[in-house]
Amino acid sequence: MNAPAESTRSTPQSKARLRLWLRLLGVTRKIENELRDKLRREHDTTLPRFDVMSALHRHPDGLRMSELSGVLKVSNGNVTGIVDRLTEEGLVERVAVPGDRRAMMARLTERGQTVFIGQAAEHEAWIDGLFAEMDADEARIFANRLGELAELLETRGETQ
Amino acid sequence: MNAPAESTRSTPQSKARLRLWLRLLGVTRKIENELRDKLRREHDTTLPRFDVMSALHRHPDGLRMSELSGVLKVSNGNVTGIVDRLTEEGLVERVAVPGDRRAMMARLTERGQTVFIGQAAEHEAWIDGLFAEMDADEARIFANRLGELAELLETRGETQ
DNA sequence: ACCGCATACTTCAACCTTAAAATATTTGTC
DNA sequence: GACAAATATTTTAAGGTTGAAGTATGCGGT
Repeated sequence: MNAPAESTRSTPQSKARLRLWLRLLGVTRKIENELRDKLRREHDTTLPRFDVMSALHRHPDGLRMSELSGVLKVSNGNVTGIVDRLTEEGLVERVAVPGDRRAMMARLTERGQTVFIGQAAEHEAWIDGLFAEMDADEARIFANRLGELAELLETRGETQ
Repeated sequence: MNAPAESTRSTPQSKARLRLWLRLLGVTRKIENELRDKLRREHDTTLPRFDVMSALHRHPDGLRMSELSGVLKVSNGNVTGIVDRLTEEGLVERVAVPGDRRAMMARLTERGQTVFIGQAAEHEAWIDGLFAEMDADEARIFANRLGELAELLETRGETQ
């Protein structure tokens, strides 16, 4: 508790970390932009729609709306809108949760599954291409290190 | 040219790279959310506003609107709106570019600089805290590797 | 059974974001 | 110099995103 005046002074260390953060952000945006572009042009869909369908595909029994927003790290109100649109298009359906009339499960329709599988295969190939310069071992090391970081951010977030 | 049927098959390699991408995305979102929250609560501003001011601070003579959107990796129309609002608040000003009446430079006002400096010091300290688990050397290695990746994505993007 | 608080979701206003169309200006070509 | 193509920016329509307010339901204590 009560951090000792958590210095706001700039040090070589904090500069190095800031630089890392800016790189992380830059690379992520660049890749997101490429994926967005490809999804729009080749599958007439958007990144948020794809993200929702992807999360639902990993959970065939469906996810509660709040679980969905938790997984995607976006707000509750946000997923409401995206699921609305996907529902209109017949790709996703809302299912009542027995025993809790407040809750709703979102899950892929049969058509949603078919559509998603087509998108997902290409998506994976695009990523594979974008990271081609990095061999699988290095990718694994990177991913593991980021995983540790993510876990730390997660637990720290809860405490705060 | 003409990649040999650029396979859409899923391999252990592509899985590893996909996993890396998802981690990258997850960590970036998590950090963005924390920063957004802190900027809102402690400086009554938003991440996009901060990003624009940050870019302008790194270029004291100002940036053309198109350079600004290029640096931030967002669309032209996007920065128009953000600069509009920052201008209304007296933090940024548009300056005509001598010799090209189509172009506009955006730059921080004196007040914008003062305000930004206050935000930036804390921002750097927040990042420092979020990446505390990672020592400076590791941060440098990570940043360099991401830099190589970014460069590759950049050059590849142009060709495509 | 009632009450108060918590939970799950939706709605809302404001802002962010994109892609495409529109506007204004420059540049190259004849 | 006129004109077509290119460039820099803004505008527009549609969708995405947030935080806060609103609605409905659940839950625990009395």
